[in-house]
Amino acid sequence: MILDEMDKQLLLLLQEDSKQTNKALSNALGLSVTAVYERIRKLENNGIISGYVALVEKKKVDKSFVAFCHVKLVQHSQDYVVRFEKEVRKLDEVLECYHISGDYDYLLKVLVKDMAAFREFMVNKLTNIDHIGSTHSMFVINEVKHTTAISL
Amino acid sequence: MILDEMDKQLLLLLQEDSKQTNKALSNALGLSVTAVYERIRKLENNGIISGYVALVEKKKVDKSFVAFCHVKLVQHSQDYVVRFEKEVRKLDEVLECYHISGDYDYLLKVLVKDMAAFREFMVNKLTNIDHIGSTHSMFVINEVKHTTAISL
DNA sequence: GCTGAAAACAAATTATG
DNA sequence: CATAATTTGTTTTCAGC
Repeated sequence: MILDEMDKQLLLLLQEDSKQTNKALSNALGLSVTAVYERIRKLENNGIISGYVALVEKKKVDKSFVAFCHVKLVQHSQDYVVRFEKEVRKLDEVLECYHISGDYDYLLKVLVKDMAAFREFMVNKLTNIDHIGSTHSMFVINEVKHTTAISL
Repeated sequence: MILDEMDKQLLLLLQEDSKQTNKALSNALGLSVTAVYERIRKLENNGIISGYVALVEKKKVDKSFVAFCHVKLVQHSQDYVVRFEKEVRKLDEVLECYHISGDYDYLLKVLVKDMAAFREFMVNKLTNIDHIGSTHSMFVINEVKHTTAISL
Protein backbone atom coordinates (compact mmCIF):
# COMPACT_ATOMS: atom_id res chain seq x y z
CA MET A 1 0.00 0.00 0.00
CA ILE A 2 1.26 3.42 -0.96
CA LEU A 3 0.61 6.22 1.48
CA ASP A 4 -0.21 9.66 0.17
CA GLU A 5 0.26 12.86 2.14
CA MET A 6 -3.22 12.60 3.63
CA ASP A 7 -2.56 9.11 4.94
CA LYS A 8 0.70 10.30 6.46
CA GLN A 9 -0.96 13.27 8.12
CA LEU A 10 -3.73 11.03 9.39
CA LEU A 11 -1.26 8.54 10.85
CA LEU A 12 0.61 11.39 12.49
CA LEU A 13 -2.57 12.61 14.16
CA LEU A 14 -3.67 9.14 15.25
CA GLN A 15 -0.23 8.40 16.68
CA GLU A 16 -0.61 11.54 18.79
CA ASP A 17 -4.16 10.89 19.93
CA SER A 18 -6.29 8.00 18.79
CA LYS A 19 -9.37 9.18 20.69
CA GLN A 20 -10.02 12.06 18.32
CA THR A 21 -13.34 11.76 16.54
CA ASN A 22 -13.45 11.32 12.77
CA LYS A 23 -15.08 14.73 12.65
CA ALA A 24 -12.11 16.36 14.37
CA LEU A 25 -9.76 14.52 12.04
CA SER A 26 -11.78 15.54 9.01
CA ASN A 27 -11.52 19.18 10.07
CA ALA A 28 -7.78 18.93 10.61
CA LEU A 29 -7.25 17.30 7.23
CA GLY A 30 -9.87 19.10 5.17
CA LEU A 31 -11.57 15.85 4.21
CA SER A 32 -15.08 14.57 4.73
CA VAL A 33 -15.87 12.33 7.67
CA THR A 34 -16.52 9.41 5.32
CA ALA A 35 -13.16 9.86 3.59
CA VAL A 36 -11.39 9.84 6.95
CA TYR A 37 -13.35 6.78 8.01
CA GLU A 38 -12.45 4.88 4.83
CA ARG A 39 -8.79 5.80 5.04
CA ILE A 40 -8.58 4.63 8.64
CA ARG A 41 -10.24 1.30 7.80
CA LYS A 42 -7.83 0.83 4.93
CA LEU A 43 -4.83 1.54 7.14
CA GLU A 44 -6.16 -0.93 9.69
CA ASN A 45 -6.91 -3.63 7.13
CA ASN A 46 -3.48 -3.30 5.58
CA GLY A 47 -1.88 -3.73 8.98
CA ILE A 48 -0.28 -0.30 8.88
CA ILE A 49 -2.14 0.56 12.04
CA SER A 50 -1.44 -2.48 14.19
CA GLY A 51 -3.62 -1.46 17.09
CA TYR A 52 -4.75 1.15 19.57
CA VAL A 53 -3.46 1.28 23.12
CA ALA A 54 -3.68 3.32 26.30
CA LEU A 55 -0.35 4.67 27.54
CA VAL A 56 0.28 4.42 31.27
CA GLU A 57 2.50 6.84 33.18
CA LYS A 58 5.36 4.78 34.64
CA LYS A 59 6.01 6.97 37.65
CA LYS A 60 2.39 7.01 38.69
CA VAL A 61 2.22 3.24 38.94
CA ASP A 62 5.41 2.85 40.92
CA LYS A 63 7.62 1.69 38.07
CA SER A 64 10.33 4.31 38.10
CA PHE A 65 13.43 2.30 37.39
CA VAL A 66 14.51 1.66 33.82
CA ALA A 67 17.62 -0.28 32.93
CA PHE A 68 19.18 -1.44 29.69
CA CYS A 69 20.75 -4.80 30.00
CA HIS A 70 23.20 -6.40 27.61
CA VAL A 71 23.15 -10.16 27.50
CA LYS A 72 25.66 -12.53 25.94
CA LEU A 73 24.89 -16.19 25.46
CA VAL A 74 27.53 -18.83 26.12
CA GLN A 75 26.90 -20.28 22.68
CA HIS A 76 24.94 -19.23 19.63
CA SER A 77 23.44 -22.55 18.68
CA GLN A 78 19.96 -22.33 17.18
CA ASP A 79 18.62 -24.15 20.19
CA TYR A 80 20.02 -21.77 22.80
CA VAL A 81 18.90 -18.72 20.87
CA VAL A 82 15.32 -19.95 20.47
CA ARG A 83 15.14 -20.93 24.11
CA PHE A 84 16.49 -17.60 25.36
CA GLU A 85 14.15 -15.58 23.17
CA LYS A 86 11.17 -17.63 24.27
CA GLU A 87 11.95 -17.18 27.96
CA VAL A 88 12.68 -13.49 27.71
CA ARG A 89 9.36 -12.83 25.98
CA LYS A 90 7.62 -14.21 29.03
CA LEU A 91 9.20 -11.75 31.42
CA ASP A 92 6.83 -8.86 32.16
CA GLU A 93 9.67 -6.65 33.28
CA VAL A 94 11.24 -6.82 29.83
CA LEU A 95 9.49 -4.26 27.66
CA GLU A 96 11.83 -4.61 24.72
CA CYS A 97 14.41 -7.13 23.61
CA TYR A 98 16.63 -6.81 20.56
CA HIS A 99 19.17 -9.07 18.95
CA ILE A 100 21.96 -6.63 18.18
CA SER A 101 25.33 -6.36 16.52
CA GLY A 102 28.43 -5.80 18.61
CA ASP A 103 30.10 -7.27 21.63
CA TYR A 104 26.88 -8.49 23.20
CA ASP A 105 24.08 -10.54 21.67
CA TYR A 106 20.99 -8.89 23.11
CA LEU A 107 19.86 -5.58 24.49
CA LEU A 108 16.93 -5.59 26.89
CA LYS A 109 14.92 -2.69 28.22
CA VAL A 110 13.77 -3.54 31.71
CA LEU A 111 11.18 -1.69 33.80
CA VAL A 112 10.80 -2.28 37.52
CA LYS A 113 9.99 -0.41 40.72
CA ASP A 114 13.46 0.40 41.97
CA MET A 115 17.03 -0.80 42.19
CA ALA A 116 16.10 -3.51 44.70
CA ALA A 117 13.49 -4.85 42.31
CA PHE A 118 16.03 -4.77 39.52
CA ARG A 119 18.46 -6.81 41.57
CA GLU A 120 15.66 -9.24 42.29
CA PHE A 121 14.84 -9.41 38.59
CA MET A 122 18.43 -10.11 37.60
CA VAL A 123 19.08 -12.75 40.24
CA ASN A 124 15.75 -14.59 40.17
CA LYS A 125 14.48 -14.13 36.65
CA LEU A 126 16.95 -13.13 33.98
CA THR A 127 20.02 -15.09 35.01
CA ASN A 128 17.78 -18.06 35.70
CA ILE A 129 17.46 -18.50 31.97
CA ASP A 130 19.89 -21.16 30.77
CA HIS A 131 22.98 -20.47 28.74
CA ILE A 132 23.44 -16.83 29.62
CA GLY A 133 27.14 -16.13 29.53
CA SER A 134 27.40 -12.61 30.85
CA THR A 135 25.35 -9.46 31.36
CA HIS A 136 26.11 -5.78 31.61
CA SER A 137 23.57 -3.26 32.85
CA MET A 138 23.16 0.46 32.35
CA PHE A 139 20.76 2.44 34.50
CA VAL A 140 18.59 5.25 33.25
CA ILE A 141 19.29 8.45 35.14
CA ASN A 142 16.80 10.49 33.17
CA GLU A 143 14.41 9.91 30.31
CA VAL A 144 15.06 12.73 27.88
CA LYS A 145 12.67 11.61 25.14
CA HIS A 146 10.20 8.81 24.65
CA THR A 147 7.68 8.59 21.86
CA THR A 148 5.73 5.78 20.19
CA ALA A 149 5.15 7.87 17.08
CA ILE A 150 6.98 7.01 13.87
CA SER A 151 7.65 10.02 11.66
CA LEU A 152 6.48 9.78 8.10
CA MET B 1 -4.13 7.43 43.86
CA ILE B 2 -4.21 3.84 45.00
CA LEU B 3 -5.08 1.26 42.38
CA ASP B 4 -7.20 -1.69 43.38
CA GLU B 5 -7.27 -4.97 41.47
CA MET B 6 -10.08 -3.75 39.22
CA ASP B 7 -8.07 -0.69 38.20
CA LYS B 8 -5.06 -2.86 37.45
CA GLN B 9 -7.08 -5.29 35.36
CA LEU B 10 -8.67 -2.39 33.55
CA LEU B 11 -5.30 -0.81 32.77
CA LEU B 12 -4.03 -4.14 31.54
CA LEU B 13 -6.95 -4.45 29.14
CA LEU B 14 -6.68 -0.86 27.92
CA GLN B 15 -2.93 -1.21 27.36
CA GLU B 16 -3.69 -4.19 25.12
CA ASP B 17 -6.52 -2.59 23.20
CA SER B 18 -7.93 0.83 23.89
CA LYS B 19 -10.65 0.49 21.26
CA GLN B 20 -12.63 -1.98 23.34
CA THR B 21 -16.03 -0.62 24.29
CA ASN B 22 -16.93 0.02 27.89
CA LYS B 23 -19.48 -2.75 27.49
CA ALA B 24 -16.81 -5.29 26.55
CA LEU B 25 -14.66 -4.07 29.43
CA SER B 26 -17.58 -4.28 31.84
CA ASN B 27 -18.16 -7.90 30.78
CA ALA B 28 -14.51 -8.78 31.21
CA LEU B 29 -14.39 -7.17 34.65
CA GLY B 30 -17.85 -8.05 35.95
CA LEU B 31 -18.76 -4.39 36.52
CA SER B 32 -21.45 -2.16 35.10
CA VAL B 33 -20.70 0.05 32.12
CA THR B 34 -20.96 3.15 34.30
CA ALA B 35 -18.52 1.78 36.87
CA VAL B 36 -16.00 1.12 34.10
CA TYR B 37 -16.62 4.57 32.67
CA GLU B 38 -16.03 6.26 36.02
CA ARG B 39 -12.86 4.29 36.71
CA ILE B 40 -11.44 5.20 33.32
CA ARG B 41 -12.19 8.87 33.83
CA LYS B 42 -10.50 8.76 37.21
CA LEU B 43 -7.41 7.10 35.75
CA GLU B 44 -7.31 9.76 33.05
CA ASN B 45 -7.81 12.65 35.44
CA ASN B 46 -5.09 11.38 37.74
CA GLY B 47 -2.69 11.18 34.82
CA ILE B 48 -2.24 7.45 35.19
CA ILE B 49 -3.49 7.03 31.65
CA SER B 50 -1.45 9.64 29.81
CA GLY B 51 -3.13 9.16 26.46
CA TYR B 52 -4.38 6.90 23.71
CA VAL B 53 -2.41 6.28 20.57
CA ALA B 54 -2.47 4.31 17.35
CA LEU B 55 0.50 2.00 16.86
CA VAL B 56 2.04 1.94 13.40
CA GLU B 57 3.82 -1.08 11.94
CA LYS B 58 7.40 0.02 11.26
CA LYS B 59 8.05 -2.36 8.40
CA LYS B 60 4.94 -1.35 6.54
CA VAL B 61 5.94 2.27 6.42
CA ASP B 62 9.46 1.64 5.24
CA LYS B 63 11.21 2.21 8.56
CA SER B 64 12.95 -1.08 9.05
CA PHE B 65 16.25 -0.06 10.50
CA VAL B 66 16.62 0.37 14.25
CA ALA B 67 19.87 1.34 15.89
CA PHE B 68 20.91 2.10 19.42
CA CYS B 69 23.44 4.84 19.60
CA HIS B 70 25.64 5.76 22.53
CA VAL B 71 26.66 9.37 22.77
CA LYS B 72 29.33 10.96 24.92
CA LEU B 73 29.60 14.70 25.35
CA VAL B 74 32.96 16.45 25.40
CA GLN B 75 32.02 18.13 28.66
CA HIS B 76 29.20 17.80 31.14
CA SER B 77 28.56 21.43 31.85
CA GLN B 78 24.91 22.29 32.51
CA ASP B 79 24.89 24.31 29.36
CA TYR B 80 26.07 21.52 27.05
CA VAL B 81 23.72 19.00 28.57
CA VAL B 82 20.67 21.23 28.19
CA ARG B 83 21.61 22.12 24.63
CA PHE B 84 22.16 18.50 23.61
CA GLU B 85 18.90 17.33 25.13
CA LYS B 86 16.97 20.11 23.46
CA GLU B 87 18.40 19.34 20.04
CA VAL B 88 17.96 15.60 20.32
CA ARG B 89 14.28 15.98 21.23
CA LYS B 90 13.75 17.72 17.92
CA LEU B 91 15.04 14.81 15.86
CA ASP B 92 12.16 12.72 14.51
CA GLU B 93 14.43 9.73 13.97
CA VAL B 94 15.16 9.56 17.70
CA LEU B 95 12.29 7.69 19.32
CA GLU B 96 13.91 7.45 22.72
CA CYS B 97 16.78 9.13 24.49
CA TYR B 98 18.07 8.30 27.94
CA HIS B 99 20.72 9.78 30.15
CA ILE B 100 22.44 6.66 31.43
CA SER B 101 25.09 5.46 33.80
CA GLY B 102 28.29 3.94 32.45
CA ASP B 103 30.95 4.79 29.93
CA TYR B 104 28.67 6.84 27.72
CA ASP B 105 26.32 9.66 28.66
CA TYR B 106 23.30 8.93 26.49
CA LEU B 107 21.59 6.05 24.80
CA LEU B 108 19.40 6.82 21.78
CA LYS B 109 17.00 4.59 19.95
CA VAL B 110 16.98 5.62 16.32
CA LEU B 111 14.51 4.54 13.63
CA VAL B 112 15.17 5.09 9.95
CA LYS B 113 14.60 3.44 6.58
CA ASP B 114 17.87 1.61 6.10
CA MET B 115 21.59 1.71 6.75
CA ALA B 116 22.09 4.47 4.20
CA ALA B 117 19.50 6.60 5.98
CA PHE B 118 21.21 5.88 9.28
CA ARG B 119 24.53 7.06 7.90
CA GLU B 120 22.78 10.18 6.65
CA PHE B 121 21.24 10.71 10.07
CA MET B 122 24.56 10.35 11.87
CA VAL B 123 26.53 12.60 9.54
CA ASN B 124 23.97 15.32 8.92
CA LYS B 125 21.85 15.39 12.04
CA LEU B 126 23.23 13.80 15.15
CA THR B 127 26.90 14.74 14.93
CA ASN B 128 25.86 18.21 13.84
CA ILE B 129 24.83 18.86 17.42
CA ASP B 130 27.59 20.72 19.23
CA HIS B 131 29.81 19.24 21.89
CA ILE B 132 29.38 15.59 21.01
CA GLY B 133 32.58 13.81 21.92
CA SER B 134 32.08 10.35 20.57
CA THR B 135 29.39 7.93 19.49
CA HIS B 136 29.07 4.18 19.28
CA SER B 137 26.26 2.45 17.43
CA MET B 138 24.69 -0.97 17.68
CA PHE B 139 22.35 -2.23 14.98
CA VAL B 140 19.24 -4.22 15.61
CA ILE B 141 19.37 -7.55 13.81
CA ASN B 142 16.02 -8.72 15.10
CA GLU B 143 13.29 -7.37 17.35
CA VAL B 144 12.53 -10.18 19.78
CA LYS B 145 10.02 -8.33 21.93
CA HIS B 146 8.44 -4.91 21.96
CA THR B 147 5.51 -3.87 24.11
CA THR B 148 4.15 -0.57 25.39
CA ALA B 149 2.30 -2.29 28.23
CA ILE B 150 3.50 -1.88 31.80
CA SER B 151 2.74 -4.85 34.00
CA LEU B 152 0.89 -4.14 37.21
C1' DG C 1 -18.92 3.55 44.52
C1' DC C 2 -22.26 0.95 42.28
C1' DT C 3 -26.49 0.11 39.13
C1' DG C 4 -29.78 0.74 35.35
C1' DA C 5 -32.05 3.64 32.15
C1' DA C 6 -32.33 7.82 29.40
C1' DA C 7 -30.18 11.30 26.61
C1' DA C 8 -26.49 12.79 23.72
C1' DC C 9 -23.16 11.66 20.55
C1' DA C 10 -20.28 9.13 17.21
C1' DA C 11 -19.53 5.28 14.14
C1' DA C 12 -20.90 2.66 10.38
C1' DT C 13 -23.78 1.87 6.40
C1' DT C 14 -26.39 3.23 2.48
C1' DA C 15 -27.98 6.17 -1.15
C1' DT C 16 -27.03 9.95 -4.24
C1' DG C 17 -24.58 13.40 -7.03
C1' DC D 1 -14.58 11.40 -3.65
C1' DA D 2 -18.12 14.41 -1.02
C1' DT D 3 -22.59 14.94 1.11
C1' DA D 4 -26.63 13.69 3.51
C1' DA D 5 -29.67 10.67 5.76
C1' DT D 6 -30.17 6.58 8.55
C1' DT D 7 -29.34 2.90 11.64
C1' DT D 8 -26.68 1.03 14.98
C1' DG D 9 -23.98 1.24 18.81
C1' DT D 10 -21.27 3.78 22.41
C1' DT D 11 -20.46 7.36 25.67
C1' DT D 12 -22.04 10.29 29.07
C1' DT D 13 -25.32 11.94 32.34
C1' DC D 14 -28.54 11.31 35.96
C1' DA D 15 -31.66 9.51 39.61
C1' DG D 16 -31.51 6.31 43.10
C1' DC D 17 -29.37 2.80 46.20
